Amino acid sequence: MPELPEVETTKNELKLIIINKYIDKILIFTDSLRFQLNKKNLKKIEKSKIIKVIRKGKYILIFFLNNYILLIHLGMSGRLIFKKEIFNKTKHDHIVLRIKKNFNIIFNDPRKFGIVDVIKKDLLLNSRYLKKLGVDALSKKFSYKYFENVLINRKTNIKNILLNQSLISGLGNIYVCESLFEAGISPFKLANSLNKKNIKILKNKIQKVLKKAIKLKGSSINDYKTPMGILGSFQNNFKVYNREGKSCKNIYCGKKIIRTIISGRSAYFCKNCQKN
DNA sequence: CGTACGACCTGCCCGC
DNA sequence: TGCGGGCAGGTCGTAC
Repeated sequence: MPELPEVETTKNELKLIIINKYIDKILIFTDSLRFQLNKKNLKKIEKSKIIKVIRKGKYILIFFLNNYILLIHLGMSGRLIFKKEIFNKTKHDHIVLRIKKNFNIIFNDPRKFGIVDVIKKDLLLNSRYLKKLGVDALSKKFSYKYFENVLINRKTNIKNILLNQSLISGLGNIYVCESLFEAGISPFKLANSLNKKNIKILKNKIQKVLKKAIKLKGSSINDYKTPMGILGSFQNNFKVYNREGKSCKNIYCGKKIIRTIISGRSAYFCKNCQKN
């Protein structure tokens, strides 16, 4: 599920529920996610007050009063789920954050590509996770100038650049495809060949697509739901993603959407509308 | 340093 | 009904 809009939605619901509360206990059912869980570290946040919840790229950061931070990445299939009882544990529930007896936050992740870790506040920006993370796609720091500097001198295709979290963080395959379509730019176009106008349009479209997706609580594919159990609906607005062989939604076009592979991942686009 | 690619893991869908 | 192959919203480690 989780690109910037889904992570933002998850973070927002989380914030609503847990700010100023305490995690009474952490229960671990699986300790090998993307990285081996550090149980000793995780224990450090038990019984400390939660004072802040933010998102950086695709990471959720939960700040505690004792200067530790719980960092969560949802990987490819991770979700947070609010649950009253945990005796009805379902498959792939790996970690339980117990707030109260009748209120738990579950980290569920079938593919186990997610990350859950606790980091000391002073070490956060230097951690393996955030050290090389690029500017967030919705932050003010993602300026025209910054974008131009990222693109200049790079001869890889623009799709790979946008997927590279160490340059700009938050975008994934869905929103890259959708943004490139909105901007009329081919996913194959080389980064250093975008002109000023291309760069401006692409930056605007990226942010516009992300904001609209957040408004709709993300995209629900394969049953993805927010922690409160709500379905996102941006998938109803897909213009290219997952639409291979269907006709382009631009009026007066109607050509078929193409799916091809770029660096091992699907790229969906309209040959007619993405000529730039 | 930048880039390319296999690896990690589970589930689902399709064709035979 | 069963099995093999390909695919999936991500990113890391290794090799060049």
